[in-house]
Amino acid sequence: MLILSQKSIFTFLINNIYLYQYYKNMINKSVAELIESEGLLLQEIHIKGWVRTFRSNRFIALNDGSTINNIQCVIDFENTSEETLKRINTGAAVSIKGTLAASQGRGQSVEVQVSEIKVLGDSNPDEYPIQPKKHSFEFLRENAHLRVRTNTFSAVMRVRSKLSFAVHQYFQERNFNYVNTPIVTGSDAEGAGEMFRVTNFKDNEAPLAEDGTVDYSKDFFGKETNLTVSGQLEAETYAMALGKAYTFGPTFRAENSNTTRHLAEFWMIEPEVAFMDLDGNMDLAEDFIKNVLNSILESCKDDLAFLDQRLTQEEKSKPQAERSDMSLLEKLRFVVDNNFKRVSYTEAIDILRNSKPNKKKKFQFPINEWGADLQSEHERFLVEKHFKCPVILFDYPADIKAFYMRLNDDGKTVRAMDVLFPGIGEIVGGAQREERYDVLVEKMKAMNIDEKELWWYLDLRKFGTAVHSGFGLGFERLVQFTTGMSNIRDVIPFPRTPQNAEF
RNA sequence: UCCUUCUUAGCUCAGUUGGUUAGAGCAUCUGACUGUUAAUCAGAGGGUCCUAGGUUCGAGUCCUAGAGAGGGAGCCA
Repeated sequence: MLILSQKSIFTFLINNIYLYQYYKNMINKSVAELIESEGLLLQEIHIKGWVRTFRSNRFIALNDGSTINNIQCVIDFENTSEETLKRINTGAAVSIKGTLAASQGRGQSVEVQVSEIKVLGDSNPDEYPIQPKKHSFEFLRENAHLRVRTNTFSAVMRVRSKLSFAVHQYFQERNFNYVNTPIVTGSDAEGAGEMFRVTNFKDNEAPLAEDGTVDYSKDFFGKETNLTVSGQLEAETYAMALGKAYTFGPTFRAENSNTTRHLAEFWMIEPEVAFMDLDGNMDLAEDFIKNVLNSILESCKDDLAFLDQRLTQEEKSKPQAERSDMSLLEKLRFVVDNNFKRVSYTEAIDILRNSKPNKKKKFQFPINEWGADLQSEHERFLVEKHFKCPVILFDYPADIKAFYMRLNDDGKTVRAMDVLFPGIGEIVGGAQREERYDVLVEKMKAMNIDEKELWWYLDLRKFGTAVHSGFGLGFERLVQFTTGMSNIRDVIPFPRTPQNAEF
């Protein structure tokens, strides 16, 4: 009995030493690493991923999310059970052991000769919505939890991730401080848009004040609170101590806007720099955009190549007149390699007033007088027809811009700037901030902004005020431009728009 | 919020002046084939034509209302 068990323990140990050696030598790598590594040819490997397609009962296109590319896994179907073969369906999670080999087929250089396949998670083909075929983006939006399994969305989301990193890297390398400004905010004075109310009152149980309005002094925070529409004002307080600061966080707008460029919840990047004027601000915005795009051109080559092809295909279905004359990659390189055109509002109005569409009354809103806000048709004309490159407009009329923008000596324009991009319009909005206490107070009075609400903002002008500037950049619009996606709902994992908060 | 277009099979879409039993490709299932590249070939199943009214002998098609979605505009990032 004792001898037997000793013997079995011995064989057990021996077997497991072999197994251990086997697995120790087996190479565990991602699909991205395998495709790149010719040196691993003929080595034993172990990979896990999801089946994209299964052809001829023999070829699995396997994807693990590490790259847009699939790795082909070749099955010896004559020696694989019927039951296993039937479970290799699109979307199934599988674990594969085998040998990396040079491919006999044309579509790929390496492939895996499968020695063992296990289906880890089945995917019923009758019910799985993602098929190996073209789906409309509308359909995929309704399946936002699964759409990232498609080539287009996985590419977009990998680019989004890399862009996010590039944003931090840009600022961190230049010694900006990352500031986390509040998401629940007590000031509604900024006027950047409609806000979402934050309250802890239960339905129909909000206490009323004597005048019949809701008494928010009894609410959780003791005052009316909302979700932030911008971290700028708070970021300014940090710039005025740390010198260079930036925010990168979620912002919320309760506007009922249904467009391809607006979300109710989106991510905004807002740098704010002390002792920097508007020229410095324009330099920063341009350098920042070029820099992050450049790093994406380096780090996301495969994904961009795919997105470039995708866009070219999509453009083919459009009428000739609406097609872009540059591919996605050409557009990105163009932005990186060329200077943005800087034009004052006044110059822009002159160009527009004398433009062909204005004279032929093609504009829906004709340009007549100085002082009118530019409509998107005008911005598009300047960027896409006249200059044919990114444009920075600056020195806008004071009346159409926010209270905190610095008044110029002419008394009628402010040191504001917008960066306009082809296709998506305004990607950056910024300004040199009004640093003079008296001028700021007067502006707030004129624009009906409660000084008491923003006492802390005014304090910055009372104690050690200085010239400072900053801008806001909609992260999703940057992702849109970088990936060539036309709808902003397709560049954020779970879009929040009017009438839609699924997932 | 306004303008506009759309809603037909699981998906993408055809469907004639209003006229028999509403079609195709892909997907699924069955079979054949097996070095394929969104494999191929043969066959089968699959429909509340968005909803509710109305006109008509007869409505997927015309009218009214509603719902949902796309695109454009406004607001903006």
